[in-house]
This record gives sequence, structure tokens and C-alpha cells, in this order.
Amino acid sequence: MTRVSYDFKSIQCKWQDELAGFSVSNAEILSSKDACYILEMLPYPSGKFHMGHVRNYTIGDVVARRKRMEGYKVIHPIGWDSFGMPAENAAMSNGNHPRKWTVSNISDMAEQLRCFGYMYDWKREISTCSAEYYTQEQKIFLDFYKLGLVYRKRSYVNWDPVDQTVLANEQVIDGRGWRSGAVVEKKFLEQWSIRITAYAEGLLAGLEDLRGVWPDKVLKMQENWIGKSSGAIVNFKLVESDENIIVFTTRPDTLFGASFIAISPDHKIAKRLAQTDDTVRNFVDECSRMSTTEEAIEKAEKKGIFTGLHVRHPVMPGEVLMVYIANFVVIDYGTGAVFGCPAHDERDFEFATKYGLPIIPVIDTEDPLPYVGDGPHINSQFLDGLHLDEAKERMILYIEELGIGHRETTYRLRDWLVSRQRYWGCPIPIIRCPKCGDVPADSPVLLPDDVEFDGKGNPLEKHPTWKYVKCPRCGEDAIRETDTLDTFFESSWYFLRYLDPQLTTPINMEMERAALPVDLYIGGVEHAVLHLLYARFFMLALRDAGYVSGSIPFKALLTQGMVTHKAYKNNAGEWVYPSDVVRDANGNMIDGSGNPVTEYPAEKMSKSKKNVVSSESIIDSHGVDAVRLFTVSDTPPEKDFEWNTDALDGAVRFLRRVWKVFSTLSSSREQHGNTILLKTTHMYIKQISEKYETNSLNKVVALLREFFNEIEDNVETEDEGSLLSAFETFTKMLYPMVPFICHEMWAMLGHTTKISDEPWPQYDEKLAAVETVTIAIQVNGRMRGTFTVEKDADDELVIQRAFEALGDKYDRSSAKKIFVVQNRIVNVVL
RNA sequence: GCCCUUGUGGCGGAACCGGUAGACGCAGCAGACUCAAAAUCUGCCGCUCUUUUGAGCAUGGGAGUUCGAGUCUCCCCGAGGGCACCA
Repeated sequence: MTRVSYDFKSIQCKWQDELAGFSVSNAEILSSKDACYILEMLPYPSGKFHMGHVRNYTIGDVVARRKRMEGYKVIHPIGWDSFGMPAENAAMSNGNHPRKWTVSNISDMAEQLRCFGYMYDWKREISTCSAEYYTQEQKIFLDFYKLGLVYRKRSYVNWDPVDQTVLANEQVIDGRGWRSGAVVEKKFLEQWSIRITAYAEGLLAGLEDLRGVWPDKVLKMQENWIGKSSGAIVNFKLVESDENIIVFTTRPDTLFGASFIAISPDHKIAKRLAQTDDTVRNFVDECSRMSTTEEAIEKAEKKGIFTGLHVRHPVMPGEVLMVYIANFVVIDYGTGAVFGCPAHDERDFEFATKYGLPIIPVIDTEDPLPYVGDGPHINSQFLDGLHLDEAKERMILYIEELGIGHRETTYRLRDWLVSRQRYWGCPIPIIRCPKCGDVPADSPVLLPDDVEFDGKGNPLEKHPTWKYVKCPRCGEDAIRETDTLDTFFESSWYFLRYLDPQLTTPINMEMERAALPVDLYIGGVEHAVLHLLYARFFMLALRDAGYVSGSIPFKALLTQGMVTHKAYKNNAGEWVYPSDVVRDANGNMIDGSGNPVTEYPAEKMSKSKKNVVSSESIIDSHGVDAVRLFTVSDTPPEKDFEWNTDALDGAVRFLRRVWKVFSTLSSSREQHGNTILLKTTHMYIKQISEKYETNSLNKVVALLREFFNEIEDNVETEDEGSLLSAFETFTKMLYPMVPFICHEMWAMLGHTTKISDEPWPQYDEKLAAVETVTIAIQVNGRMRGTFTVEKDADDELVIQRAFEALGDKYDRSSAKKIFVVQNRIVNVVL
């Protein structure tokens, strides 16, 4: 065998093209029953390929390569989420057109992906900013429109003052824009929305199908986001007029404890009063100025103002309740009005105490008020003595009987606001005609290229000609909608487009039946309620629009953790690159100029903290295989991964050792009898396959290293053929993680076929079986030694051997009881 | 405030269904090779006492169930995440 040293650079060069991709045609997929769709969240082409990408795509590639060896027709596509703000911002700062900027970034990033040896089907590549993609999306949009799932209305919306656009609820995190981080303002604007709330129940039910295959955390987050609550609607009649105040409650059982009504400052009655009453107007204005950030809400005092109005108690004739406008009642949940039951609600209690309102207990309890738990009802006429669930039920039936209310379920989920006042997005294909109203565009709406970026407003709005069109219905002058779609719209269905990216209709349904749901979807957990909720909604809506047959986009989900690194700051308050931190003579950390440095705990890699590691420099110094191996070693995929250059060195060291053993192998395949390594090999095939199956890649690496240690230990003693055979099996199982070195070794071992075409190793149950086991001996539950015995030996023999091993110190006759767990333990109780 | 997850050596992490805690690595220590260093190889490596042998203590803390608990139950503490004037 050739004895050249491990030179990762030449190996990378040699196999780059070989590894760059595998294509499986639709014909192959449709004719076989073994499609396996492995997908990683598509990247935004920022131009920067960071360690988060490396981790995400390495995990996906390892899984895809192994599935392919297992004989599946693997669909493993890649594409570009290429609409969005950064391209437009770049255009504003350097005058480069967003398309040019985007295309050039895509080519840079595609090159990086090739460098890492990721196996993609490049024939399926898509870019969401291409007309082929977004014009198909417009068809979907219009079909949703026809189904009544799209509407335009004026309402309070989240306005991001930095990105100069509105945002969906899901995109506001702690009162700030998800991308810009700016405090979101409330504006009353006319915007396009998607009726995702129509699918609230379906989205909730769909979570049940994903239990066990999606992380519990994600299911829980979506469940909370949808926020179903059941209760009742109750009408309270105003004393002063014929009007009603409609209230939603989850506690109709406490209706007899009602002592006031509170309406939102944005409630129509509050607004009407504000027109004539200065005190009310001042109060309403004050509330609208109130910040909606978390901290502000935390601190805000419960405040209210009496309207002068009263309502009749719906179930206690003769009783009258005062109506307040209160700052804690929000307009966009329930009906924007509540009844206050201070005895059994903390907020109502605070309010009632402040304004001297009655506190009427209706649940018998020893606990101090407010008491929100269950208990027998009191002061509640026909509910007296009943507990929570039954009391609720009886009250709902009662108000339904009286015709003053009904059972009601509400959701926290809001409709998805999808219009954005930006250029670089999919144009909303609607034409606004003064005569006909909103009319669907009769042909695809292309983004014009000749636009100006001066940073003020939407360039489409200011384009001299683009928006002026004739109405497709009446032929009169009309204008195009100049808003574009939220970019989450594109990522909500791209996994369907990969199945047939050139098709002249949006989705190839035959392929959808064959390939969906995606078998494994890999990406960051930050999309738990954004992208992952929208994609689930899309499947439901697309099914109703006749585009797909299934309802689940992703069968299994793996949310990988962040890549983190320690950060360092010097005494001047500047962040310092980890590589610039050294230790002085006293062992204290200092930077290059000798300033003392403080270490900060590992955090997500970010340029501003200088704790980034560039993928280019690291593959240059350590090689792609080592980086790939390292990123799947040690840490489970779903946990945060702390970058550690020493451990990366360890990965290189391991590959060198592998190479060293490889270069001493003989080409002889002659084997002499039943060897130790044969059994070892089968045991490891079994274990490693199992760990791959659950995507426990860190455990796969540990087992591969154990297996290799065994091979290495037997280099001198095993016959050449057995050694070679064990090593080849090892190489096949190592290959999905480090494809470059494995391709090279496989070829040099004299194979004319490629390792990527090898079938996954199978094990023989008999050979993989353990023959002897080590049994632990305990006396009164304390470890007192071990002994070995053949597997499945009967208890009597095991007990005998245990006492032999214990020696003279213990006598069997003095044992009160002896517990034997087969193949594991003997516990002698004295 | 509510909900969820989580806590194991100096570090990342293993440990099937309650049955030998610490696999596999990283760091560290000692030795071999070397003029020396690096690389490589060999050995050690939870803590305390002990000459070896061994004994005791150890999975955030405290109780409990059990022959036996990292694993199950209850209480408390810490960390991370989600939601939030949600009626």
C-alpha cells in the first residue's frame, strides 16, 4: 500500500466535483417507493457563510449520504431565500441593484457549499427572487384570494420605524421588530392579511400528528401561540341606551361575582365618548401613547375612568354595574371588553380595590382573595355547591337559554399580515380599480428593474409608469398594488417547488404525493412559530385550493442549536478576537497590546463581539473533513455547540490516525477463520446504525472512535484480510461524515466503484450478539465487585459464582434475600 | 406572573426498561523518542482517607418509594427558553 501522508488539500481538490451533487430524477422517484426527502432550511444569501450554516448543512448532508447508502432515492435540494431587506438596504448604501447584489452573493455561497462537499441535487435549485418562482407564488396568492383567505382592511398594525414597513404579529419579539430590533409602533393602516385564523383549529389538531417527531418544545410553542381558550360570549345591556357591551369570558361560572365592566380605550364606545368628553379623550390618548414593550407593561399601573354608563346584570335582574374604560383591556383579544370579577381574578382585584368597587366571592375558599382556583360555588343561586367545570357548563346553558350569550372559543392567533412597503419582494398581484375595487391581475406581475433607491418609502410607489395599468375587468385606468409580500410567504412553500422547479404551474401534485411530507427537516429553533407555523398553514390552505393532497409539510423536525464561542473584552471595553488573547507571565489573560482581558461566557457567534470563526480560514488550516467531523462530534445536534479549537485539532488527529492505519493495510483479502475483529465489526454495525437512525451523531462519532480503537489495537495480531475487511466496514460508516478522505481511501484500496455507491453495512444477529457478560455484585446495595459469566446463565449458577467472587467474607446462608437481574447484577441482602 | 426544558469530573458529553455512574473526546500529569522542541506513542486522570489492597463520599439541595435511584414521586434552588394587562 502507498505510504503517503494524509494531505487533506490534495484530497479535497481531487474529489470536489465527485462530491458536489447527486441527482435523482422525478421519474426514478415516481417509479420507486423509496423516496426520502431530507431538507435543511434554505439560506438567505447574505454572502456570509457562517458556522451556523456549516452545522446545519453538515448535519443534513450526513443524514442524506447515509440514507442514500441505505438505498433510498434521496431528495436533497438547496435554494435561496433571496427576497428581503438586506438586498434593498445594500442598494441604498452602495447603489448596487438588489438583484445584482443577490445574484453575486448566491454564487459566492454556492461555491462555499461545494467546498464543504455537500451533496445537493443542483438540478432542483431555486431562488425565490426569480420570476419563475414568484410568479407561481402569485397564482397561489390569487387562489387563496378566491377562497376568501386574503383580505385587505384598515386596522392597528405593527410598524417597524427602521425597516419602514409593517410586520406580522409573529415578527414582533418583545415589542421589537424581529430583524431590525427597533421598538414597534402601532399604526392604523390599510393592509393585506391572510386568514390564518380560519385554520386555528386545524393547526392545533395538526400538532397531534407531530407529537414524538417534532421537538416537544416547538409543539408547545405553537400551541401557546395559537392560544385556544374556551368560554362564553355574554351581552350586557346598557341602561342609558339600547346598545350592548359584548364580553368574552373563560369564567362564565363567576358571573354572579361580576362587579364592573371594563372596556378597552380602543373600544367603539370609548372612542365615541372621547369625541364629546375631554376627560375621556385625555385618558384614551394617554393609553394610546403607552408603550407596548414588555417592561412598560410590567410597570404600568392599572388605571381606568368611569364612563358614566351602566349595564344591567344579565343574570341578576335589578342589579346594575358601572362601565369603566381601563388601560389593561386590549382591543385585539376577545371582544375588547371584560366583566370584572375581583374576588377571582388578580387584575380585577387590583382594579376594584383601587376604585372601591364591590368584591363578591362566589367560590368558597380559605385562601386569601383573589382566589383563581376551583372550589364549591357560593352566592351564585343555581350554581351553589357546584365545582368549576360543571358551573361553567350550567351557566353557558343558562345564558344560551336566556338568549343573552353563547358558548365561544377564541384564539390568541392573529391573521397573518403579509403586505410590506418594500421593493425587493413578490408583488401582490392585485389591481385597484376605482370602479371595480380590488381585481386580481390577469397576468404575472413582474418587478420592474429600473427603480431608484433613495431610502424614502417604497420605490414601486414612486416608479413613473409601473403602477399605472388598465383594469382587467372594466378596462378603465387603475393602479397596481405596490405592496410586496412578506418574504415568509416564499419560504412557506419552497419545499414543494423543489419537487419540480421548472413546472409552469406551482406544484407537481404527483411528486407531492410521492415525496411529501419531508422525512427530516433541519434548521434553527428560532423559526418555531414563524416559518414552521406558516408552512403548516400553507399545506392546509393549499390542500383546500387543490394543490396538494397531504396536510403535513415536515414529518420529522430536528432543530439544531446555535454555534457559540467565548467572547473576550479588554479593560478599554473593546471586544478582542479569541485568537489574540494570550497569557502573561502570571497566567493572566491579556490582549496583543498587553491590556488585561475578561472572558465572557460562550454566546452565539457575532461579528460585533468578535467571537466569530471564519469557515474559509478553518478549512484552510484543518481541512473540510476535520471541520465536518468536529461539528457533529461531542455535542448532540439539538444543543448549542461551543466552538473549541483544541477539539477541532483532535478531529484532525483522529483522521491522521485513520490514515496511518489505512496506509499499513495489505491488499490481501485472505482471511483465516473466525477472528475477533469480525465479531467486533458486527457489534459496531448494529450500534452505529441505531445511533444514526436517531440522528444522535455525537454518539455515532463516539462509537466510530471506539470501533477504530479496536481495529488499531489489533493491527499487529489480526490476519491481513480480516483487518482489511474491518477497516473497510469502518470506512463505510465513517463516510457520511467525512466523505473526502473516505472516497480517497476507498479508491486507493483498489475499488473501482465509489464508496458513495456502497450499500450500508448489514450485521449478522449471531455475530453481533454478546457472548459473555460482566455481572456486578452488590451487598446490601453496595458495589462489592464483578465477575464474568456467559450470557443468559441461569440464576443459580450466577449466585454461586457471585459468592465465589466475594470470597470468605460472605456466607450464602446468612443472606436474607438474593436479587438476580439476568446479565446485570446480583444483590445480596444480609 | 404562567408554561416548558434543563442541572452528571476542570470542559463537551455517555449511561437500554430503576441494576457496575463518568463511554468517547478535550484539557491536564508522567514517561518514551529527541541535543531540544513540535509531532507521535505508552500510562495515569471524580473527590477524600489509605502503602498496595481497600474504605468512605459523589449526578444542583432536601426528603420519599425501592433489595437497589443520575433515572420514579414531592418540596426547594440555579440556568435557559416561550408566552404575557389574553379576560
